[in-house]
Amino acid sequence: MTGIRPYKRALDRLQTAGFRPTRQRLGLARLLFEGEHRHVTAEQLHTEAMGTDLRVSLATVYNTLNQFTAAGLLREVVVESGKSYFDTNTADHHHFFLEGTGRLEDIAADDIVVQNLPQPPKGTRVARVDVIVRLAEDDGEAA
Amino acid sequence: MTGIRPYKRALDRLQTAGFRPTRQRLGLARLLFEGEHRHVTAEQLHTEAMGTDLRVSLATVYNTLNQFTAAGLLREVVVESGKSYFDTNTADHHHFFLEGTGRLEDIAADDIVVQNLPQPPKGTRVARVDVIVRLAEDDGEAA
DNA sequence: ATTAATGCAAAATCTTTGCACTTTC
DNA sequence: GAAAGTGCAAAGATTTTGCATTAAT
Repeated sequence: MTGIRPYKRALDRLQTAGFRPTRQRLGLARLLFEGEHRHVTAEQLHTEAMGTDLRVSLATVYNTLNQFTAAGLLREVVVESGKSYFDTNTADHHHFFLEGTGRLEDIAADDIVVQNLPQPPKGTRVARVDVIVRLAEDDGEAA
Repeated sequence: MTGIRPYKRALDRLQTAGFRPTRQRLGLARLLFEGEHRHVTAEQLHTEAMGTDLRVSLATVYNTLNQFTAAGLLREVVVESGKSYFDTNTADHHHFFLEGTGRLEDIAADDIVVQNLPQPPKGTRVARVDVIVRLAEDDGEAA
């Protein structure tokens, strides 16, 4: 037995972060946090919400994603110029990005070794290191 | 003596890539390729062009940057969701990104060691590995 | 002359914002 | 019933596109 139901988990997260657990926020939090880690765009999450009982506007989805990100519940991943992806995995890790499909996949931090990072310019400190392994469809290279 | 004037260099680049050396393209190519390597947005380059004798529309700047990128003369660097940066350095290398100012700085490929890259998912191949070292203003940590 | 490139303005995307209405505490 | 949150539509920001005009071969 887990002892904590998913619903309770999502609720806790919201309250710990100091958010009022409104219907919309709770619904989005459940979609985001109840299953495996995931990468979503606002549009995707909105569509998904519409598919369930949850009625929420796209603007609220954007606002909520931004609030969650600011609160450290989500992390934004920038891989395409015109699009924002939000990652439910806020631990230190990296990404595969499949160009074309726009699919993102996690790479655990220990799976990549980044060494010899040069000193950051004076007056700055390293906030984060993002490694993006861009993938292409591997169609036909066998002779 | 260099033997090749900057103008000629930009012209050669265009022609080698199969572009008609129009006034606009040549002007933009000179702004991009005559000095040191640089990182520009379309907006920046357009503003800069206006500052010189070169009259060119923003749409043409976008088109030109995209054409140059497709031809391998430029490389797009994605670091902020809503903005496209173009890098005149097409060699394998990485970036410092100073959040806040939006400033990009190159890190030579040999200056970072990326090891243990996991196998890419079946049916894909690694097109490129981007390392982005995100920097923050280091205001006051000394006691 | 033919063909490609440019400029403009309009459209397309993605995201944020203002404000009246609704919900939570 | 205060204060915060939501929805909608409008506004912003960035980038692309359609089409008549202009320039390059």
